[in-house]
Amino acid sequence: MSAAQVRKDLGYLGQFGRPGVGYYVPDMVKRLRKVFGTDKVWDLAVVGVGSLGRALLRYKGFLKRGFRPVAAFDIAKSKIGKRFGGITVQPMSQLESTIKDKQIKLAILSVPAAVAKEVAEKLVDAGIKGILNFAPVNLSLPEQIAVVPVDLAVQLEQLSYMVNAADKRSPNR
Amino acid sequence: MSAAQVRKDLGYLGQFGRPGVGYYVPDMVKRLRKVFGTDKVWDLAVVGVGSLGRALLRYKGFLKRGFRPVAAFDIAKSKIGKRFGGITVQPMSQLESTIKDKQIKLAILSVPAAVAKEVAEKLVDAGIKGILNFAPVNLSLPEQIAVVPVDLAVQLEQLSYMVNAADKRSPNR
DNA sequence: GTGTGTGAAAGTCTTCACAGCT
DNA sequence: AGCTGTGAAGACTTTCACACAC
Repeated sequence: MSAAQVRKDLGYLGQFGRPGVGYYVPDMVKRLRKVFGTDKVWDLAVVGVGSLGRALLRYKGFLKRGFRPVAAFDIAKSKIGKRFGGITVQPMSQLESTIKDKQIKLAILSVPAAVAKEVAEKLVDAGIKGILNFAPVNLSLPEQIAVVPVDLAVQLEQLSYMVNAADKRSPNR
Repeated sequence: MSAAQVRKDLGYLGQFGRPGVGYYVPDMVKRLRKVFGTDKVWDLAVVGVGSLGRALLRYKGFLKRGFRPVAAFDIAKSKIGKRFGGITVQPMSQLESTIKDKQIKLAILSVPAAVAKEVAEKLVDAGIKGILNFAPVNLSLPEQIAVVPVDLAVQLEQLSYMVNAADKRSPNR
């Protein structure tokens, strides 16, 4: 990134520095946090406690960035009541009431693709505003619901394309 | 995406359809697979068998997209020899020989941030060409090594920004 | 001197519109 | 009629260059 690029981008969000002086970083971080919405901690619901869901529940890095899993749901009786990363897995029947009670706005959807759409709709009914979608399907929810898809196969494809292209430029193996 | 957009993008990669007729999909898929480098199956090494590494080893969706974990490495003695998703965890000391023997080109790096750089350098020495990096650090490797970073906190920030922005437009809770 | 904010220029990407093919 | 490939126009982004502040 060029310096000019950074200045321009910041310019879209407001004025963050003082000409001739520079940026007062602590203040700037605070203001940018507000823009990103991470000036407050966001509570997360994790739906689907397969190995990926468990990994996310255990991941300690979220809190540092302003995100905190506070509830987990799964359909499997064998998982209900178990704790992962300090969160007790609840049955799907409690999804709506828990999300409403705790006023959870963001959910991580880590269920099998076959049931992702149906579960996503339940989340919307429960009042969820944004979904981080790990299932390889298009959810097509109401427009005001934010959905960010995460497809690791796509990232791997990007990698394989890059390696392929590099190899074509200089095939030195 | 508009139809024009798709035509333009395809145009950069070659000619895929016949004017007046359309696209012959099976052929097109084959040719695009070749462009992406997914006409062959890519073997993957998973380095760091924490909960995320285990989730990736178990994930069945990769094979459908042309990726196959074939080796796993970890530093913890308690994990070495255990099997996850059909792959036996090997000690780090075998990393170089296994990668060379099996001619593995792509690696998934799911180790703690503190050791990510050091492990990444070992991977490069072993002959890895591309790294899918889950550690929240900049690896700064030789230019010809492809690195794709995956930072879930970034995706969550995107989500929180979108929810925040939607909320500002119409604060109907 | 150092450093930000910002118009203007350059560059890139997307959309439009249509020629040419079946 | 229906569809792709592609130059031209339009929209958007990045880079440049400099006024202005300390």
